Amino acid sequence: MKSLIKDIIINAADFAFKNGLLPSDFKPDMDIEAPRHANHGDFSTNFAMVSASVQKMAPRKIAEVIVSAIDVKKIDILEKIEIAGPGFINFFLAPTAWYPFIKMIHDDGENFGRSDIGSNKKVQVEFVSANPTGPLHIGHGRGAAVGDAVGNILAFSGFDVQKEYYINDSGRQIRTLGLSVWLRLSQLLGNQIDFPDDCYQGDYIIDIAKEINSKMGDLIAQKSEAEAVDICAKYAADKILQEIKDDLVGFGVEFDRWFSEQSLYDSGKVQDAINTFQDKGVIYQKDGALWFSTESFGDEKDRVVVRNNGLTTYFASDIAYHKDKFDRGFDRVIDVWGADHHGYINRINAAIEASGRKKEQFSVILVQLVNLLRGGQPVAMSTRSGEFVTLKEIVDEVGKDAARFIFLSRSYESGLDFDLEVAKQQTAENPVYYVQYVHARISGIVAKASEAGIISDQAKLSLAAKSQNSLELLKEAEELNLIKLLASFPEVVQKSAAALHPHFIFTYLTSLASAFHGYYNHYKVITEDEDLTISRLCLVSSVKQVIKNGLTLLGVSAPERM
RNA sequence: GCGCCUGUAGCUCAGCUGGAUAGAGCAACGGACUUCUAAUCCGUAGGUCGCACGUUCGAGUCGUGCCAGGCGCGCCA
Repeated sequence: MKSLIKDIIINAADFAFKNGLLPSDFKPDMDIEAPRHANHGDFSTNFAMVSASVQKMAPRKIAEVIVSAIDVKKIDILEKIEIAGPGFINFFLAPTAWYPFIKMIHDDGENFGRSDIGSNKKVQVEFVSANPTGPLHIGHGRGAAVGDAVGNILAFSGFDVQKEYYINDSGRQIRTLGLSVWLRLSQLLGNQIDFPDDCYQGDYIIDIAKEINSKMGDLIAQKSEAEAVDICAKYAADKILQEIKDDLVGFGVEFDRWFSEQSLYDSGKVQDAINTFQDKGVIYQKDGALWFSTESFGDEKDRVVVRNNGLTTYFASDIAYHKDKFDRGFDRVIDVWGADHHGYINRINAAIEASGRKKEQFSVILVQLVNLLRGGQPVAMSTRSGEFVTLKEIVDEVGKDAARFIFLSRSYESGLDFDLEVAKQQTAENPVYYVQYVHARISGIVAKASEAGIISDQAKLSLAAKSQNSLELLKEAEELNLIKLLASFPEVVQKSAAALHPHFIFTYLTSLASAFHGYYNHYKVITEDEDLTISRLCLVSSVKQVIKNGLTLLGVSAPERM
């Protein structure tokens, strides 16, 4: 639609130039947008203002010339054109311009909104990637919802998307996990122990120790401490990782690949990356350690990759991991991190540039922290003491759909208050029901129409939409407004993909839901007039489809009944 | 001290690459169910967009400097 408007403007400008009404045939980089206020038309352009300096004419004068060069009567999608404000040219479209979208939605179905702006480029979205040392909490939940939705939106926009989880199954935290479990096991067997502060404090460690004791207590007893700790570490990490996987499935998140940090060491890729960077001269030796000169790539200071005790830092495997991502053929790599990790962006950027990739190929989505509340009061959360509400508990209490929708309701650049009581409420305060209710309501209407024999099934409805015979009966302002909103969905998806902002979809869905609920309360879909009934059924079933498409991108279900 | 994020209605937040009269929900007040689901709708009220300069036809949006809050600045992960 916008490109049609643009063609009209360009043609008018050409015409005006050829007839000597404009001194220059220069075409500025104009905007064509849907104005905020309906009385500013369906589309508006700033052509006249941005041309003013080149044309050396007043903006309103230019606008007059352009408008005079457009024959509204000859263009059937146009109703009228107005000049307003400092020189905006406002286009008012005829209702007939909008009806084809109903047909398009019925034709495209679940693919309405899909685009190919991604040109099938390979994109990897890595998210959650929590250490397998404890259960997922609410912060991981927000990251999971964001990463999953971003992946869905990019895939819907024509990118070839892979969702990946990076398992930190190597290094100190895993040894600490093993030690924590082993100490608890030892405690179970009646030994006096000193449980260190830097060990994992949660009760789940004791549960795992109990499980190991009953399953293989005898075996462990025969091992040396070092071996026993190793066994505990392996057992606990496997067990916790499995629970993480289960919890994510329960949250509706499925990964295409689970990537092990340890595998980078086993395959020699960490050492390869270090060697490569040494050859390039970006890794050097100092004070018995190996340093990566990240400062020359814009970081605050250089960073250690191999400590003077010979052990690599986590940064060494991160370098290898990100190098490997691109070696696997991804054009673009997106990491979803908690905001508390923002200090690492520069050094990963350095690693990416040193690997010969462009900075633009890598983006980090920083997800701000979540405050968990219950009835307005903060819920005490401390990983250190092991006292925290897990993601599973939240999903069990409020449901997957409510949790995901709330996580995606705000920009991830803002902190989020997540109130368990609000998330459980089935009121307008809880936006998920507000939107899902649209889908359920329309399902009810279509079912009733079907029972009444007005329209027997979805297929016939699609047929009616395609014929467009009676769609012109949809002439109420609310109906045209709904169609315009539906027509804008593809653009919303594309903007969401370009900005990597899933909450655009949320905002869109709530405004579409609001428009529908208002319409529903004013007009009956099923009336005595069969033609009108059929055209309204076409309209509301389009709304239903778009609501479902949007919810699907966010990983939220669209129920037939509530 | 340095870096990142945030600051918009009483509260929680939208505001897309700079556009016209800054929006929504909640809370408050007044209305609408013998009706396709009231998990809904309609109406009223609510603002120096943290502050100050600057960029330009035009700034909530961009730049600089302050102020306030959150987070981060390890040969930890």
